[in-house]
Amino acid sequence: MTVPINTNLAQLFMRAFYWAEEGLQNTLKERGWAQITKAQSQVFISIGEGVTRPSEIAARMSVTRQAIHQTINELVGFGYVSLEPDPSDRRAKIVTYTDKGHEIGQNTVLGLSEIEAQLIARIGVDNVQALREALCQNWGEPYVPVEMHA
Amino acid sequence: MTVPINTNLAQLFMRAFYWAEEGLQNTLKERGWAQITKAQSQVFISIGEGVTRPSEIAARMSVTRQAIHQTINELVGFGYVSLEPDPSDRRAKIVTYTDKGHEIGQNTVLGLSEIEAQLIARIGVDNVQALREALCQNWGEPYVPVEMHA
DNA sequence: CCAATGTCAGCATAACTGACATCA
DNA sequence: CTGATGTCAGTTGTGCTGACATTG
Repeated sequence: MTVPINTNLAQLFMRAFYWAEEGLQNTLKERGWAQITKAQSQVFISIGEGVTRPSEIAARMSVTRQAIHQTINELVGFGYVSLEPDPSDRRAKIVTYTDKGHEIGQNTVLGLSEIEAQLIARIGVDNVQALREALCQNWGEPYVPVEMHA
Repeated sequence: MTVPINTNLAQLFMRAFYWAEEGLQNTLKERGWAQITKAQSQVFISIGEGVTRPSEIAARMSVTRQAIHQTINELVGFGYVSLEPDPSDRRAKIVTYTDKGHEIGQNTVLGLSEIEAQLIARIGVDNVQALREALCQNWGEPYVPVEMHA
């Protein structure tokens, strides 16, 4: 629970990530969706942001198309989303909420807001503001030490 | 690669975490340790910070004791660390570097410094400073929406 | 012909839970 | 007795690669 000031950045990022992710899991669990995994909730987040093409969701989450289809198919199995052909591109499909799934999608987005509000309450709006500002900078590609200049 | 300002915090944290983690992997790969996994490098980080008890490393990384022992045993198999009995507590063990492992341990710590230096070069020292400051606050437990007041 | 998308199959990583012996 | 640590065994969640058909 204590967070020493000299902790390395990678670990700090990991802690922050887990903190947010667990908060979202807690929220969904409390609202009655205890079985939703973290990968599945990430799909809801993408849909909530208007990204409805499986291959785009995969790219945004930096996973393979196969991985995202597996996750989506789990949600299809639960009856939360449906996967329908994209009329504008017969190769592609589109993920949409079912009636049953719309509520959980909204609660996912709502949960994220609550988590950020909670963080503001705990460490202050200035810190959260600074955090968001730094994280939204263009960090470029992950560090590469030498050579490998592709 | 683009980072929209309205991205949710969980995703921003995940991006930051992956950015740092991949940078460390790149560093180790470039130095000749291509086979080291992320979980394994986290163990090196812990040892580098003086945490040498498996159960403490597990707690710090928020994983189970079983998981950390599995990772440590992989490193023992490579000959990078050894797991010896703690003379002060006959239940516990202590992880120490072998001669072969000392170099990779040092390079792990060095890599983290280089990554942070790179981040400063890219987004500025002020942003990194603010980042570290916000992340080192006490965030408390992950958000829990209602009830469950254990 | 090439690129993008989805799909099927097999596999790998890395965590988990449960149960248990040992020792503080 | 209780709690902490390590260990054995089994399982799960989540991703990967390879190969392929379809379509732009």
